[in-house]
Amino acid sequence: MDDQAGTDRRPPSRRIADDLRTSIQSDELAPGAKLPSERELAAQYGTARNTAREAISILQGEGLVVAQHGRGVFVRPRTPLMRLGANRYSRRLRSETGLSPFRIEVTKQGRTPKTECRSVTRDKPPADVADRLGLDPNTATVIRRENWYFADDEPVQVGVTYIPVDVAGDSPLASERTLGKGSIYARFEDLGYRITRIREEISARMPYHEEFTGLSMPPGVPVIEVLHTSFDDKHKPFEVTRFVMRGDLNGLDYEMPVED
Amino acid sequence: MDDQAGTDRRPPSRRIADDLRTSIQSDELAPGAKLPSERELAAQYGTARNTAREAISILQGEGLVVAQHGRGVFVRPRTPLMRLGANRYSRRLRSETGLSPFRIEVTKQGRTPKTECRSVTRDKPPADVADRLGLDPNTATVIRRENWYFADDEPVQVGVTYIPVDVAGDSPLASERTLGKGSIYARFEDLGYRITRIREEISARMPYHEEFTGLSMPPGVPVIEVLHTSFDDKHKPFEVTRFVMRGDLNGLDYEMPVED
DNA sequence: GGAAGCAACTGGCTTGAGCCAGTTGACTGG
DNA sequence: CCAGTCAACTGGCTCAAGCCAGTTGCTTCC
Repeated sequence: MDDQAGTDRRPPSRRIADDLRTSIQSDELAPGAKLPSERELAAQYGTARNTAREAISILQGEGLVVAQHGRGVFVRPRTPLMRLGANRYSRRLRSETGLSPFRIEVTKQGRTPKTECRSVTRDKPPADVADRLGLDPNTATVIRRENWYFADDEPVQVGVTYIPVDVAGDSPLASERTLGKGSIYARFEDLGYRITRIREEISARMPYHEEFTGLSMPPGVPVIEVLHTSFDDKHKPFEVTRFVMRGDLNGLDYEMPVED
Repeated sequence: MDDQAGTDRRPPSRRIADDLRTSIQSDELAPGAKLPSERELAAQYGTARNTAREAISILQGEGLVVAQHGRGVFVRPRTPLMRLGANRYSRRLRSETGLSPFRIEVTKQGRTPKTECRSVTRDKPPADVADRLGLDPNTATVIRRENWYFADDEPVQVGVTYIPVDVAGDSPLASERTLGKGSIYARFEDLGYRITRIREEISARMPYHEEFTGLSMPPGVPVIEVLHTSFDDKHKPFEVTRFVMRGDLNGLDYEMPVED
């Protein structure tokens, strides 16, 4: 029925990958479905097992399938994305629900949210962070707070917050791991910094090796990196956070006015 | 000097990959530098060529290196990102410069911008688009405009715009490939739709196979997908555009007020 | 001087073999 | 009934060999 191999200029591994991709995209192989085993594919196409394996690794790189040692290769199920927006910083939302938008989003999906502050240290700021805070990257010191976000004990994002020492002073922000009711932005308000504008710089890339293991990421899944800056009512930047989120679980959702 | 292979529980391919990754991250192998050839690596580590090859393919999947047939494997040079923000839609910017933010960004990088409208058709809207426009996905018809954006003749992003037929009417938007001065948003204003708010839903993923070839993407590079909705002064959505951008060349940059 | 040819390099892809390590379910013995 | 065992499956990883196809620079010949 199909082209004979002689007519086909694609290498066999590509051909197998293309066939499987087509099956996946036509829902013939639905999300969660099990692919034929490497040995089956090899026999089916009359190739060596390594060639079938290569085909699967192509699809893995495209994020279409995940392999499970001893079990098989499966079409990657598409989980709904968590949609985080600027309302993350809304005071009203914070006080009304008492919950952070992250917790709301996770519970909405029927999963259990958890956040954990891993460390609070004093450090030199990275160059890009120093720039956003208007600090000298060589001499300045900042408070560095590392936060991890989980859904059902699975890590889904990390946020590292940098606060100039003269902003944090000796408030809880400078040393306490737990910040109490209303979380971090309530503590900033205690200090007189009320968030009125934000800037978010977004990029996408493959995870660094540490992120790959730390966020236990499936292969073929990128991360979204958000460099967030908070401004107070005098347009002074008082905090920068770098979020790194699993791209298969998170998305962003902004609604905003268009300046004339 | 290093651990002997006996002490090391990592498979050889991982070990090679880890070593190379370390060299890259320490700038010992700077961006653009050439890695040792597969055959060299194999000899150096006393493994088969396939094993060295596997190591390189790991780094390729992480987006750290790119292979060039016949030339070698190179550390991927990190090009500066184009930063697109909400000012894309600013009227003032549009009229002052007469240039789209895309053109400004590209020329700022010393490259030559080009945009091209590939097609203007009438179609059924995709489900998510229909939802954003408040249309019935089964019965509605929309104008579909497909735009490609280039820098130095290299494609860097695609935008597919969907316009309800009753918005476009028989204006140029419904049929003309070239829209004249001030581009698409000027034409919407001609029809009485003035953009006052936007919503942007952002996600990151590996490119589909067509995107991979169409955008001539390097391996190990994700795309950023932006589903953009424009609202007029009556809060009616009058246009949705799905942007797909190369993640290694593009980023987003939003600054916005925080709603109370 | 210039073009053609060629050798020596590069990665791309495949073969078929082998061993290791998780997973699963059926079969066994208490 | 339960627990343990074990065989048969899965993918993970490697080897050694081979051929193909781009790239580069040198050499040769006109």
